[in-house]
Amino acid sequence: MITEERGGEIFLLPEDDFSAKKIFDCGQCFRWNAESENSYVGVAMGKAARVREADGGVYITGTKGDFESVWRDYFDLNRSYEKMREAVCTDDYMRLCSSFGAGIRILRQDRWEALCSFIISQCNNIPRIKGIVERLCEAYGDEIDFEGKRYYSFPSPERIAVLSAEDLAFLRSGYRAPYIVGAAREIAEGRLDLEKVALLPYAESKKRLMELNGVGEKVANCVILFGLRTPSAFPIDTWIKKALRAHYPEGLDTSIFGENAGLAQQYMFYYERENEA
DNA sequence: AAACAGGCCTAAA
DNA sequence: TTTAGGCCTGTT
Repeated sequence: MITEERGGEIFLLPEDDFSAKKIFDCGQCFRWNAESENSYVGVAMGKAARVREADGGVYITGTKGDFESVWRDYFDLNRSYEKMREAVCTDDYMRLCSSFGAGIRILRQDRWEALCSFIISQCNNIPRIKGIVERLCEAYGDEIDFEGKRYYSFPSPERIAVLSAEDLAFLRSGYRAPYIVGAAREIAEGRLDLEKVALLPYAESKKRLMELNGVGEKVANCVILFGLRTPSAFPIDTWIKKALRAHYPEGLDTSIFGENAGLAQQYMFYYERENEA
């Protein structure tokens, strides 16, 4: 992605896929909120930023230096999503999903935040997930001042590990609370190192994640895709399950997408969810 | 009002 | 190995 500095902001030229709305709305993250038609504010990796579509491109505004140290990697700007999008057009249905989802990018998120967020996501809807995550951050995250407003980072596992499930009752996260505390303790007390898990082969990292209480196949795959930044993971949830039944009754071998399977999944998920009957 | 939300766990065959 | 039922909470 070609970038230039414009008056202290970073401007992304319209050279590769980038739709803020689709990126933040396709269900991969929970901490970006629209402030107007084409401007979003969010927090990730302990930093706040504004992403604004204007002048035919995208402005990314954060604290000085954050673009190179955080946002370039977070938005995966060094890979061509246009090329990957073309690569997953393996049939008519995938062509439909890809063209509808053009602009989606897979965010390279914080490992622990992804684990915790997708534990919360189980059997839950997006507005409620966002509410729970926001309350968690306000209560235990660090304050971040940005554009004259106060935001909060995602709290570290160490911060959560000293709490009990009852302490988290105010989150209204229900039966997921002990899962959150349990996962935080595994990390904070040194039994689980997500950096190391990220280096394992896919099957082993999935197995390791699924040893956590409250982490099954689907959550593990989301963590691997979004948090461990393994682009070949293909999480199967109820939406994807329905789409697979409808369009691939004989089954779909997701390895045909190779490293782009995760992106193919996001296109499929976004298409199905946005075009709900 | 009953069913359902981007599941997971446990028990039981 | 697969299946049923229960689970917190909020919304439709």
